[in-house]
Amino acid sequence: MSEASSQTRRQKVVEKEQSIIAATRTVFREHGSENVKISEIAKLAGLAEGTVYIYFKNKNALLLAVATDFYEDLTRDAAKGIKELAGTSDRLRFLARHHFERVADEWPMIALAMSPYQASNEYRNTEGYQLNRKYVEVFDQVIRESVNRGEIREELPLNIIRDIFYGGLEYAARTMRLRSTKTDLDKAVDDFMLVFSSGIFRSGPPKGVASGSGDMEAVVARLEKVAATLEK
Amino acid sequence: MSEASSQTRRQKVVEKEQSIIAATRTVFREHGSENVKISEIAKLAGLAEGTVYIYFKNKNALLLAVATDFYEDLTRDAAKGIKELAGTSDRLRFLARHHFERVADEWPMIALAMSPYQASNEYRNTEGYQLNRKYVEVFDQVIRESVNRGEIREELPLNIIRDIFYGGLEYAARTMRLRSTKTDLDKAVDDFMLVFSSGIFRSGPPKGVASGSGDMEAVVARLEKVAATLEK
Amino acid sequence: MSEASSQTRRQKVVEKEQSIIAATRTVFREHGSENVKISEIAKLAGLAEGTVYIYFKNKNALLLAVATDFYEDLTRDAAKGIKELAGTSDRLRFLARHHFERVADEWPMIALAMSPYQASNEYRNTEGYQLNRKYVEVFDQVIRESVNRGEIREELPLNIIRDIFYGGLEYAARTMRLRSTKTDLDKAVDDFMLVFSSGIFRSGPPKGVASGSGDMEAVVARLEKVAATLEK
Amino acid sequence: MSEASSQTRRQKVVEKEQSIIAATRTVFREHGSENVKISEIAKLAGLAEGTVYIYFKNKNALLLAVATDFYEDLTRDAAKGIKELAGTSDRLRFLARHHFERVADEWPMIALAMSPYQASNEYRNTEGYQLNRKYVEVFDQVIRESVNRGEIREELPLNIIRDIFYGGLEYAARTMRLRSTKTDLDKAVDDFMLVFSSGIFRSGPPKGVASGSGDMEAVVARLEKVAATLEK
DNA sequence: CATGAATGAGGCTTCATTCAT
DNA sequence: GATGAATGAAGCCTCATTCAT
Repeated sequence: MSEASSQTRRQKVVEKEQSIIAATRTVFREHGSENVKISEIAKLAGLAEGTVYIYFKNKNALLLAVATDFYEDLTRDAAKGIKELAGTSDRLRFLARHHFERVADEWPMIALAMSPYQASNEYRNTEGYQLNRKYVEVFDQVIRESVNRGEIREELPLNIIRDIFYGGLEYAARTMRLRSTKTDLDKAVDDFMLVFSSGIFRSGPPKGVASGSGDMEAVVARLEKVAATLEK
Repeated sequence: MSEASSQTRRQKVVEKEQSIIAATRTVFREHGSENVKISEIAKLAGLAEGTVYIYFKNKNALLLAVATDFYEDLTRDAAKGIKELAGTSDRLRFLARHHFERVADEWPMIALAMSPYQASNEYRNTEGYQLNRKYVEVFDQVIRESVNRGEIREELPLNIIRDIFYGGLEYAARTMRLRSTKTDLDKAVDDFMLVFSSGIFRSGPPKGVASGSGDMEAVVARLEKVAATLEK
Repeated sequence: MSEASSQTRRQKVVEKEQSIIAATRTVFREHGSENVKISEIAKLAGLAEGTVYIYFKNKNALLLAVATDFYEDLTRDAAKGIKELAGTSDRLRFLARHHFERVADEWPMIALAMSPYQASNEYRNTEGYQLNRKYVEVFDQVIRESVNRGEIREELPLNIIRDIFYGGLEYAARTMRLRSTKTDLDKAVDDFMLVFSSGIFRSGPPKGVASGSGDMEAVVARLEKVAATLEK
Repeated sequence: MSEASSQTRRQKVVEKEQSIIAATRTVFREHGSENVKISEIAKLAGLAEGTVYIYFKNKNALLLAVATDFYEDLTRDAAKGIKELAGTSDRLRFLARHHFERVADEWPMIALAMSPYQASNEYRNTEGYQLNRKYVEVFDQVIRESVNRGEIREELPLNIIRDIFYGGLEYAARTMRLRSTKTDLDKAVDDFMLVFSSGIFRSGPPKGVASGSGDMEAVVARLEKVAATLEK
């Protein structure tokens, strides 16, 4: 077998794997995670059931491949986007939009594909966990850098920041999915970032010391008030 | 048949339903959402399999009942807790802790129990959706009130606030579950509230140049807009 | 549940297990070991396929139960027969006839039922091996006793004696099975015992000193031959 | 096409057939008779799966070819060995050793390869049966000759003698296979021949009551001596 | 001839649901 | 009402066999 033909063969295998993975994603999207049967996937990929097993050892392996594939894309694009941006705000906004978009369609699939791994007590050793780790690492780096620059309050645990970011995004994506009226994606991301960045309160949580004067925050608050008055 | 005996009968039925629901929850917790079999539930409830079908039309109906039951509890307790507290901060903190606690154990169950309903395009008409609406309504009220009091920035859509709150909490709960070391629940809630209340940035998101504070640019932009408006 | 009804239930279970085991044996006999499918067994037992799995965990468990059942019968009857007989000759003849009869029909089944166990390198730890051990132990005891009484040459390893006994019987049974003409069972056992007891040679293997002994009949036969020769 | 090239072609075909047969044997030995897949055989033979079907009509045909090949070897070697030996004892010992050796490794394969044929009611017409006939014919000849020479008691049916010989050997081989401690092959054959030749009893089967007057054995010994003398 | 990807029949097994007792 | 044995549809997976290249 010539090297060229081997190349071609390898390519064909990869292509077919990809087509099965693609079919699996489609089944998830269109049939709901309950009805992800090999028979359905095969039908959509235009193959016999047995053929799926040539390319994937069993159903779990296929689902894991789907998740891996998805995550790798996600992680690559996230990392690339970050590199091209400098400021923390822009970076986070990019990550939010990126995640929002991708996740809107495919998260349920990922959730199911990885559910057997989450069940395990040893989840942290599973491939599913590792994939997720690598993905969020991009976010974590952005945050760490920003903390080092003194932009982010260092008393906030990274875990919490991350959970709010991704948990919030997932829910927001779900909410958007449920609304028949197509909300503007950019608007949604703007709003999300607004809350994520500055919290919900006008200026620090109420019901506490009314935070100092002389500090920047107070100035901003005052200006904002003026602005608000003027706007009326 | 006397009314009293009918009462008693009704009570007995409710009791049995409750015992089946309780058994179902236990199975979820102990066997993981993959392995929730009627046989297992019946065994735990001390009943024959067939008996389950006397009280619930089918498995889906049972799961929905479990979810309903869970949500009603959740909603009642949330509403009650709110009533006993006055300040927004305290109320949100209470809701956060309450959700965190409950969700940590039982969310996987709820997710599965409602998954057939989420699949539907008509999700918003489903009972699952309605249950969720009622629950988050408690949160929504707290926020609306606070907005009215001028504590919360009114430009923030309630949806986003809510998604970040619950999405963030769910992820935080999941993170905690995955860690073998039992993190302190109160500490976690504190941290969560810190971010949720005041955002991640020291004072407004930075913008490229680590401009000390506030979202200076945003403020400027807004002021310019106001100026423009005034010019007209 | 009353004790009596529990008794009855237990009985019913045992009965059904037995009927499935019986059906399995029949399938073996009539369809050949290639076609022992659960579907076939269920059909013969008048049950749905799923029902088989109520009584046996899986196909292997069923086959093992069949083998166990068979062996236990075999062993019990063998032991019982031995107890009622005194002389070694009679005992061995009984064991031979007993084995011959039983094995003629069912050995192929047993062989298959236990084949997964024989494959293992750890065969000696398997249940299949243990069943066989217990069975041949009856034979072994007869031989040991006889050796102690000085009837059997003690230089012969028990292993070899046993292998020749059971191996020979199995082959003889197979031979008989293959012949359409129904050979007389007693005659076959007689012949078998003759060879087993006294070996094939008239008196010790030829090509050496015509050692030791030999059996009476053979000697008489030879003497007659000699007489005949002399008469010429 | 020249005759020579046709010859060559034929040779090539035979070679390839042989390589497939050899691969099949190896698979049997190494994977156990349960897991003999065409894919495995092809891999071992360095061929594609489809190629196997060029040389053999189907799996059964291949297995039969394997059995045939094996039997032909076995028979040829047996016949050759016999020709080079004169005495019955030596000949039988040779056959025993020969069979023992070969069978130890490969019998499971043969058993499986021929099992579809044994199932048949028409087994005696099958190729499997014929192969076996030819093989044991070598043994049968040795016995018949010996009977004619008066060494073997003519009242013993050849069938029984043969069944005990081969059945005993097969079991003995199996026993040896199961023991982790590698028993000495020659010792095993010696022991086997001892029992096979002279039976298990010291001198004729005992008969419950030690019948005779004086000592039966002594009488026999005396008569035998007379017989021996007369024979000379 | 050789290939090996594709096929699909058919086996095993699970489990929600039913129904005679 | 309660039972739980029985059902059978349906899913996963294997592997002998075929066929276009």
